[in-house]
Amino acid sequence: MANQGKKKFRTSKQRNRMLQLLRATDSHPTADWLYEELKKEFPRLSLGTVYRNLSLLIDMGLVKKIHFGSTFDRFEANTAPHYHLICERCGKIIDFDLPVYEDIIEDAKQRTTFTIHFHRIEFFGTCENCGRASQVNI
Amino acid sequence: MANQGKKKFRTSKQRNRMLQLLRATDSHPTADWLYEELKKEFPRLSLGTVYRNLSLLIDMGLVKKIHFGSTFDRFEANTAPHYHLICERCGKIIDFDLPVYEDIIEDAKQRTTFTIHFHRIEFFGTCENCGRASQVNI
DNA sequence: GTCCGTGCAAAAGCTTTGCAGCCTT
DNA sequence: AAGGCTGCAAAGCTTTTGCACGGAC
Repeated sequence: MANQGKKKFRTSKQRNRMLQLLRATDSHPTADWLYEELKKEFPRLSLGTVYRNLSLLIDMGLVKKIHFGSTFDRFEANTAPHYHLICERCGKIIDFDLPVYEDIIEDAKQRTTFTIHFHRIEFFGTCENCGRASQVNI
Repeated sequence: MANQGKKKFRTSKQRNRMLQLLRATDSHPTADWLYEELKKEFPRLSLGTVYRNLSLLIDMGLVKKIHFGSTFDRFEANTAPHYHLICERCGKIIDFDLPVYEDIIEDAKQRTTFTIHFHRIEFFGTCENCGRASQVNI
């Protein structure tokens, strides 16, 4: 999605400030938060511009979207702790029966003031099918 | 969100089949997939019912939603690999500067046919603030 | 009989997109 | 001058909710 590096970028005040803002905060902002902040400086700013610029910044590799992977919720009846393998191409999600790394949790608990209840690990990559397909380079 | 265990549940054919379906598949279905599947059996089924039942099943602890945490996307300019601490109460996300567990990745790579590009670990719990607040039991 | 679950439809919430004009190169 | 970027508004998509009726207990 978005443009795969084929387009030329121009600079814009809005996008520059947006990147500055993102770099100055560690609160993992939402698009709306950025919108409200930037509107102080650009009163006519529109949300569309925020989203478009976020998309561009991600294309440029300067920003990451955190909860990507799927635009809609997914559900599972496997309530036992387990990890996930997610294919970046076809979106397939596979249960990954790895041993639960207890020592990681212990390690983590000692390094934060958070009360940790559980953790989640997701591995992103390409599945066998999509891996073969990539040889052809669609 | 939803009812916190205060309500009594009745059974329903729709919900029973939904749980069966979820247990019989490992494809981590979306609400819409469930809707399409169940409509074969319940032609008048509505999407609203699917969502409501998913919510109930989650309350009952029989089903998990995978991509929860935030209903909207979040962005960050910290492109270096790092993990996240997420507060289940206030939704706050904090960068967690843990060492990257290289051995986990190696271990994982050997146990799958996936080509793994990167991984993500999220720790869920309650932050210091919310932890204190919980004493009061809102 | 009570009141939970359902279908239907409308609404809500976040994100994307079409268009005409402005700004960067 | 060319074409990316912007504001505005409308549309899109997933999820939630109000309402009246039917079903479980």
